[in-house]
Amino acid sequence: MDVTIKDIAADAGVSVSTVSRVVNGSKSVSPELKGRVMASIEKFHFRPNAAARSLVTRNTGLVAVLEADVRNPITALHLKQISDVCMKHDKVMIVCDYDFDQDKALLLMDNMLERNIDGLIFQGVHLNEKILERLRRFQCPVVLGNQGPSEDMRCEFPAVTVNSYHAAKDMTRFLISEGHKHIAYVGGSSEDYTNGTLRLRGFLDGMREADLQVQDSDIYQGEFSTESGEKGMNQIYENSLELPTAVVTGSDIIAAGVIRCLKAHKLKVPDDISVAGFDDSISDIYDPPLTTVRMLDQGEVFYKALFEEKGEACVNEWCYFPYQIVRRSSTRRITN
Amino acid sequence: MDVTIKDIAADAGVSVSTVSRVVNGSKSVSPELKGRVMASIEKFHFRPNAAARSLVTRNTGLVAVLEADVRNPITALHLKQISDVCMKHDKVMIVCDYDFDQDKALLLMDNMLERNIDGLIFQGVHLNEKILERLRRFQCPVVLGNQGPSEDMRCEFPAVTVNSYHAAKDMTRFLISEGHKHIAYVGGSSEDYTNGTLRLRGFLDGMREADLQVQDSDIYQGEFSTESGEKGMNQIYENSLELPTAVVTGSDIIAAGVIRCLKAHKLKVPDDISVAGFDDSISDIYDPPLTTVRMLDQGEVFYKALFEEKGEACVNEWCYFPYQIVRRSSTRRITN
DNA sequence: CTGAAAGCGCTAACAG
DNA sequence: CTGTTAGCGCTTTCAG
Repeated sequence: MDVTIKDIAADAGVSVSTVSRVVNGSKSVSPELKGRVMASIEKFHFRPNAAARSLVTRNTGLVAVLEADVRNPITALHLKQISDVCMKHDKVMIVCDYDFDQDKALLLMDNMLERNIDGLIFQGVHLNEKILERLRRFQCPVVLGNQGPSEDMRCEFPAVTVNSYHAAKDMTRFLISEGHKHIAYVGGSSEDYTNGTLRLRGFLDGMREADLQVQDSDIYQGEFSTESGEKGMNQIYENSLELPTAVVTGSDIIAAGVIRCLKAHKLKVPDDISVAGFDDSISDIYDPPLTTVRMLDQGEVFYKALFEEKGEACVNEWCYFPYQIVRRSSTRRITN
Repeated sequence: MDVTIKDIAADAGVSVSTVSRVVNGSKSVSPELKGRVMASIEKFHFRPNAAARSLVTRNTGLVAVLEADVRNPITALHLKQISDVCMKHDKVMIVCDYDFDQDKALLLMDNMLERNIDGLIFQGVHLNEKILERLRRFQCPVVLGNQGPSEDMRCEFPAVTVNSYHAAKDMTRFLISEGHKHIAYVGGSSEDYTNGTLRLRGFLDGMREADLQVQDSDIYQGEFSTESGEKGMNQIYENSLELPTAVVTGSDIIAAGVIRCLKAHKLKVPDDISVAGFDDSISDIYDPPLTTVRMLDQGEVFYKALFEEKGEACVNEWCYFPYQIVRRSSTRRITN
């Protein structure tokens, strides 16, 4: 049997409330008693039972992160930072992978509902009413990660993401500033509003503001995978009389596929074609290292979105990670 | 206020014990009462409070995974699988990153001690007495991941890893069978017994059994990073009159560095030199795709090591992941 | 098959 | 500053 607060009280010759007080530092306790209690705690390696405590205090120090797929490379970046910021605030993180399966996600939410978590981060790609309905049952703050509501839906949970639209636009602008005029786009699914639709939109607007044409055949929307990137680039390759000089992609993983395709066609990156990634997940170890979009302070942004007092009642609110364009060697400046 | 078992009991006109029984399916309840209770539960979206429950049942359905660095690419693979197997057994996973910081690890263990977790997976690279002492305080099963005790230490916790020695040896054998005779090794730190020392040892024994020479200058032990791989290969390049035809590395990440170095010297992979990875983390998206060691069933092996009845009292026990050599295009067969 | 009641270990009034 | 005590929400004997 574990040692309880009673054992400590008995050993130190005080009441349980005194032990509780020194454990929590709640109210002042005379140095004398405090010393005795501390000694007993040390002696028995006493650790207060979290369940009992949370039963009365009604918080658990638990932040749940529900992931569509933990293997997603940007997941690791987020988890690291969320773990860090949680630790700073004396919380820990529950991580669950629902494998893109809505039913599993629902089950996991029920589990979390029982656990009385302090906050929930729901990472996904596709929002729907059933999910939203379940999210509404939580008493604790809930935020969406890696996704957000499209304009036509109403959502009371803040979405925490990079500003896909602006980031894609900035990347496009960057390539244009490097002398590129003919740029293609290989991105993820249009069903993924945040990472698919918005990035394409950013790309298009970036081109438009520079008065540059974009052929339909220079746009591919597939999935967020290397295979899809390869396939997309292949399609563009086959359907274009003149190859683009640069490609904006929806993720580093896609960029890897694009580059693989290019190499298969004996095209060099960046000499023949520049390729930009997105996420800075594998960008630095890849060959060539990828010019990409790096997100910053993800942990902080998540934490603030969860626990910081919001002034106004907010609907369809977005909290954005700061980001920066990182220039590496998969893109180059061209002159003509 | 949340709805409790009492509310349900009142609404259904039964006692709390009856509600508890139907919730847990523990003892048989008459269909009539059961129906009423179910209805009330549905009506109020009642979820039993996990803290209250675990206070009496003394288990929490929590498995804690303490990671040295969540960004480690193989971590994602493990987490995915551990999450899956946990879900199958109605448990969830707490994930904490201690950032290679022993003090943080100690703090996190204390936190877990309070939480009465059902099992602990301590992933790390370097075991010492202080850590072991803390691990011994857990009442729940504890396993080590990604590391194991060296021969000279005594450790009562099972180590769950790939068999680094055999895997490295098998990879070496594979390269030898592909016609390679001059093979170099670029691995991680020798302070990392499991992933450093043992892999080197496997490599050396693989070479020895084929009566192949290994020069000291063909061995580099650095860290598990791309930079280190690059540096290591560079050193080998500079110190060898004759270049090896193949390189065994300690991880995919290291292999990426080795390849980067090789390319910088205008050497082609695998045409000029074959390079083998380890882990199958980025192997498939890399360019070229890496021949590597893939681990299997990690989730199952972890779970079994934690919760399966062990026959004998075990000291310095190892539980190994199945693995296989995956042949991709970073290595080639040579003839001469 | 069902209900009453005694805790699980801890916190938080409330007295003293 | 310190101790007593009443729960937090649930499970689990123990009677009935």
